[in-house]
Amino acid sequence: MGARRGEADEVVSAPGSAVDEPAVRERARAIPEAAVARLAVYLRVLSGMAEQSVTTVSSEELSAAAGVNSAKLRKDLSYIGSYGTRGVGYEVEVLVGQIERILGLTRKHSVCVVGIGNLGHALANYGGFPGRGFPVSALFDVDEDLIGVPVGGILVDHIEDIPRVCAEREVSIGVIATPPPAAQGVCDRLVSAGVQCILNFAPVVLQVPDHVEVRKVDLAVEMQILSFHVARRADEAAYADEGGMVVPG
Amino acid sequence: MGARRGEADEVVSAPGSAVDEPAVRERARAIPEAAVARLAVYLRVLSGMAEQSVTTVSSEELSAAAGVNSAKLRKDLSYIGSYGTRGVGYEVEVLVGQIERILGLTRKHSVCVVGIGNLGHALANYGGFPGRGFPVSALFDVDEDLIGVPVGGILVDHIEDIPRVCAEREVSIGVIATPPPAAQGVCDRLVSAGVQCILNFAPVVLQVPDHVEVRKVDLAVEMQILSFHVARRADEAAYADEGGMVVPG
DNA sequence: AGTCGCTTGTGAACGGATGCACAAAGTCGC
DNA sequence: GCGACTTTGTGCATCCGTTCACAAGCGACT
Ligand SMILES: NC(=O)c1ccc[n+]([C@@H]2O[C@H](COP(=O)([O-])OP(=O)(O)OC[C@H]3O[C@@H](n4cnc5c(N)ncnc54)[C@H](O)[C@@H]3O)[C@@H](O)[C@H]2O)c1
Ligand SMILES: NC(=O)c1ccc[n+]([C@@H]2O[C@H](COP(=O)([O-])OP(=O)(O)OC[C@H]3O[C@@H](n4cnc5c(N)ncnc54)[C@H](O)[C@@H]3O)[C@@H](O)[C@H]2O)c1
Repeated sequence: MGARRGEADEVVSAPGSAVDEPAVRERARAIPEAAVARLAVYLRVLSGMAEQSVTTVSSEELSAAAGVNSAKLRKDLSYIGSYGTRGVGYEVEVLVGQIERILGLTRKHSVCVVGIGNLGHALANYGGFPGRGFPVSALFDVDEDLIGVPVGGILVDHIEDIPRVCAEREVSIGVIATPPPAAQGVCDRLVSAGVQCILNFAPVVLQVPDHVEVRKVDLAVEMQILSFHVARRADEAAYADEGGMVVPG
Repeated sequence: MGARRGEADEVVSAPGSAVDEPAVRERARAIPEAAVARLAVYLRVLSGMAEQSVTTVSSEELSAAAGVNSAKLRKDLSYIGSYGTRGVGYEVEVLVGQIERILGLTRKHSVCVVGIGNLGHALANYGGFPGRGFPVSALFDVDEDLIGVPVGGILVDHIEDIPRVCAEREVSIGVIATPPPAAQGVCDRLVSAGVQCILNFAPVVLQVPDHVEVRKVDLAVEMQILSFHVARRADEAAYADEGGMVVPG
C-alpha cells in the first residue's frame, strides 16, 4: 500500500451508514489482501494444469502444488464463490475463469516502464508479462541516447511525454525502475498522467494520493530478511549447543 | 511500564492452571516477520538520515519517512530493545547499529546468482547489493557461451560447479533467475551445496527442506494484485453511481 | 526543587488471518 | 434407490499483527 501522508487513515468500511448488507453483497469486496496474492498463485498453477489437460483438481492437490494448507485454499476460493463439487473437486477451467474475473484479468492492463537501465531492459524484454495479460506498451527515460531506441520492440519515449503517451496507449500500470532519487518525481508524473497503479523497484518510500495503489519490490529488504533468518538460526544453534538439546538422528 | 497504581501486581497473568508454560524464556528473539521487513526499511531511511548528518529522530518523523504508523514503528523498535530517550527521540547512529545487529548485517553475506539472462545480468550489475553488505561473489549458468564470461566483474561458472564454488566463496544466499522449468533443479543443487537462503524470481513454487528459507519475488503476482485493485475500484465506482452512495467529505 | 511539555514504551482492545474439524452435499458402486 | 465414501464450504477457536491510549521518563525552563 502507498504511504499516506500525516494521520488521516482511510477507513475501509462505511461507518454509521444506515442500511447495510454485510453478508450477501453479490460481489464480495471483502477479499483479504493476503488471499488475493494467493489467488494469483493458484491461477498460475491452474493454468499450468490446464495446459497439461488436467480437467479437475481437488483442494488437496491444488494446495500441495501451491504450497499452502488445503483449508486455507478452500477458504480463499470460497471468497470468490462456490465453484467446487463436493466429493469431486474443482473444474480447472472454471476456476481459471473465475479467478481471472475476480482479479480483473478479463481486461488487458497496459504497462509502462520508466527508467530503461539494467533492470528496465530486463523488464522490457521479459515475455512473461504480455503472456499474462500485461502488455508492456510504453517505455520512458531521460537519457537522450535512449530516446527513440527500440527495446523489446517498443520505442523509448522521454518522460516529458508520459501524459500524452500514457493516455494514448491507455496505460494503467506504471513500473518505476529509475535510480532512487528520481523515483518520487517519476511517480508524481505518472500520477498526474492518471496512472493509478504503481510497481516500484527503487528503494524509496513513495508518497502518493489515496486513490493510487503502490506496491514495491525491494530486493535489499528481501535479502535482509533472509539474513535475519540466518542470524536467528545461528542463535538457536548456539542455544541448542549450550542448553542441552537432543539432536535426533 | 504497565504497573498500574499498586506495584506488586506481578501475578496478574496466572489463569487457574498450574503447570502450563514451559516455554516462557526460550527466546526473546520472537520478532514478528512483518516487523523484520519493516526494520529493514527503517534501516534504509536511517542510513539516509545519517548521511545527511541527522543525529536524532523522533518516532513521528521516522514513521512518516518510512510510511508507517508511529505506534507501529515504536513497537517494532521495542522488539529490539529500548534505545530511545523519552522526550527526545532516537539517536540515528544507535538505531542503525542495533537494527544491523538484529538483522545479522554485521556479517557479510555472499550471494550467488544462477541464470545469467536478462534478469541475471541486471542483478549481477546492480551496485545496490554490495553497498548493503551483500556482495555478489558467484554467477552460474548452463549456457556454454556464458561460462567464463565476466558479468559485473565476476566470471560465470557452470552450474556443475555450484558445490565447489559456493563452498570456496562461502555463499550463503542463492538467487534463482532461471526459466521456470529449471528453477527446482537449480534450487536442489543450491540446497545440496549448503545454501540455506534462496531468493527466487522464477514463477514456480519451490519445494525445499525445512531448514532452508525461501523468499520469492513474483512480478506477475504483483501486477495481478494491482489489477485486482483496479477492478475493485471500478466496481465501487459502478456501485456508487448506481446505488446512490453518499460520498463522505 | 518543581512543573511543564514532549516522546517513548507498552498494556489492552481490536481486527484480520489461519487452521481445525465437521456437517452438508455431492458421486459412485451396487 | 440406497448407503458408503469423498470432498467441499464454513463456523469457531486461535493466533498474530495493528492501533489506541496513556503512564512513565526525560529535558528544559523557572
Ligand atoms: N538492477 C537491479 O538488479 C536492481 C535490483 C534491485 C533494485 N534495483 C533498483 O532499480 C532501479 C534501477 O536500477 P538499474 O540497475 O536499472 O539502474 P540503472 O542506472 O542501470 O538505470 C537507471 C535508468 O533510469 C534512467 N533515469 C534516471 N533518471 C531518470 C528520470 N528522472 N526519469 C526517467 N528515467 C531516469 C537512467 O537514464 C537509466 O537508464 C534502481 O532504483 C535500483 O536501486 C535494481
Ligand atoms: N526478465 C524479467 O524482467 C523477469 C521478470 C519477472 C520474472 N522473471 C523470471 O526470471 C527468470 C529469468 O528471466 P530472464 O528474463 O532473465 O530469462 P532469460 O531467458 O533471459 O535468462 C535465463 C537464463 O537462465 C539460463 N538457464 C537456463 N537453464 C538453466 C539451468 N538449468 N541452470 C542455470 N541456468 C539456466 C539460461 O541460459 C539463461 O541465461 C524467469 O523465470 C522469469 O520468469 C524475469
